[in-house]
Amino acid sequence: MPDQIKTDRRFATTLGRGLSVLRAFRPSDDGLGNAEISARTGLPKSTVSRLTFTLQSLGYLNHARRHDKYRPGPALLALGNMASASISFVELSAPLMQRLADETRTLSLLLVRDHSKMLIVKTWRPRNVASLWLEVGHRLPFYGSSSGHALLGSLSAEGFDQTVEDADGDRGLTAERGQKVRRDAQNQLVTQGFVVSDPEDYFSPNIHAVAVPFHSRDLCEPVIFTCGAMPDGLSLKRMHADVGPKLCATVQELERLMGQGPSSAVREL
Amino acid sequence: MPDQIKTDRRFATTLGRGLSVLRAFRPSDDGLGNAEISARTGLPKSTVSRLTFTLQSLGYLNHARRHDKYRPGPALLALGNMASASISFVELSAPLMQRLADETRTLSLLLVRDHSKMLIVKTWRPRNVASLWLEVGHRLPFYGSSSGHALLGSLSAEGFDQTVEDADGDRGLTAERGQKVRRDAQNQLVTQGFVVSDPEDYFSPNIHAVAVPFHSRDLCEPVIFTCGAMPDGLSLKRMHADVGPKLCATVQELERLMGQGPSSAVREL
DNA sequence: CCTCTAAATTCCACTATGCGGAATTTTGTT
DNA sequence: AACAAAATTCCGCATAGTGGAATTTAGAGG
Repeated sequence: MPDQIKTDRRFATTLGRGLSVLRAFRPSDDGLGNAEISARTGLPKSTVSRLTFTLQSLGYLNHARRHDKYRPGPALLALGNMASASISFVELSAPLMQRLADETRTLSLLLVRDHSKMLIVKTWRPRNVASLWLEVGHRLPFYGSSSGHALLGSLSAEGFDQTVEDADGDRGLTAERGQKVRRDAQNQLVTQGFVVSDPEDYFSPNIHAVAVPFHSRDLCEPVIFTCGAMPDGLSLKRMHADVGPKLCATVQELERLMGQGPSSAVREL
Repeated sequence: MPDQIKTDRRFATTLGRGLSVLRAFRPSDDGLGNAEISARTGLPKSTVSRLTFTLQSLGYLNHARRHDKYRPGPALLALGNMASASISFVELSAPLMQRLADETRTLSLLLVRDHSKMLIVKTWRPRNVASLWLEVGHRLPFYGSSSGHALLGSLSAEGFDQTVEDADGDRGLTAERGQKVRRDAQNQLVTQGFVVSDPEDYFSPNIHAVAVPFHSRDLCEPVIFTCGAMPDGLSLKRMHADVGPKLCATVQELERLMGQGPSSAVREL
């Protein structure tokens, strides 16, 4: 994503553009037309037309019916499940996180960094409890979400610098603010093992959340596990006393299952 | 995949090649080097090098450590879960299929067509029963697997013709054989709602399986749900009398949940 | 520490590929 | 039927991507 890379002789523009077309889709979309894709990606219509043709002919996109809008196709399903199966902690975490969601009655999430946003990759809803607010595909801002702060706090110094550079100009995440948030998150991780952001900073006052980073051996970057709910169901106090520790314990259990040292949550302090 | 498409002016070669690099990965791989990718895809080394550079810089691939082999990256995880969330039957089917696996003590599968193979996209293992033979990412031959036969049987005439064309020269799937298999599968679908292939035809004598196609509104092509096990745990008789009907009922339940007419399993006969 | 080998990367001249604004066609809406 | 909106196609140009060969890099084994 650094501009330098995009002009690198080695960077295959067409491939990057094609993938950005795929990334334009959200689960809440009921199909996407070329025009909408063009708007979202900023690519010219004719280019999008050729890319969708390609993706469609390879099965990554679908017209459900002739001349309908495009939808994610079977090949994408295959690719994605391949990835989930390869990155083994994803499958292993599922039962643990479902149990956690049930026990704490919170929405439990797995997020990864996507550019300068935190992208929800998987959710586990507590059974028999309504909690329909965040979905796979949503992107939370870096600054102002517990997940984002947890990521900043668990990044190495280099990783952090690069991230701030990437996010340049994005929603008030300046270098100074970033540093402050990072220090705070690091501090919380060391002392208590989880991150609860100051409600003052929250991007949305209706969401309270606790976050814990996880370093997979398979991935070069940490991912974030989070528990969240509306403030009335999840007070600050309960986050600190109950949900935070439980989330933390769950991630440690996952680390144990994966056979990695438990201290990997905090690195290069 | 038809050659005609690859030379079409609209087809973006680089995008297609980049995606084929991603498709080269299997869950059983412990990372892939450029050389191996080059071998699997048939692309020149230098080309692969540039494509992996691109995919890596976009987060679709990972070096876990510097100069390690490539692995699927976080962006791929994001893309895949986006797809699963968009194609709603996938999420809906999970609990039903898990229950089915437990009840029948078979390995339950979801497969989609990938070129001229059936690709395992998801698996549900019966709890507390060892049955470790088929994994996500494995590809079953079209001809000689219940899944493949079920797909052939549920394809429209045009879809079938195109499929046979695609698979041209592949493992003994000739036009005539295909027609025979298709007719048989169609017949089974109409009369009993599921497909059990003649063990004579099986690509592997160690696997017995029942398959049922499912037409999702989101997809232009049917997907296949399957229950399989070793012959000693899953006799022909039990497939017909017990597992087949249960699988069939499960898919019907899924159709009900999705709010689609139940008769979509058999089309354009 | 220094080969040696296999793999990865870079080089470079060529050309097919992808580009994108504009024109055309298709779709479905009133 | 007439219109508007979206999708596709056209086409000459610039260049992005190509791939064989040369170079660099990284482990393995002495």
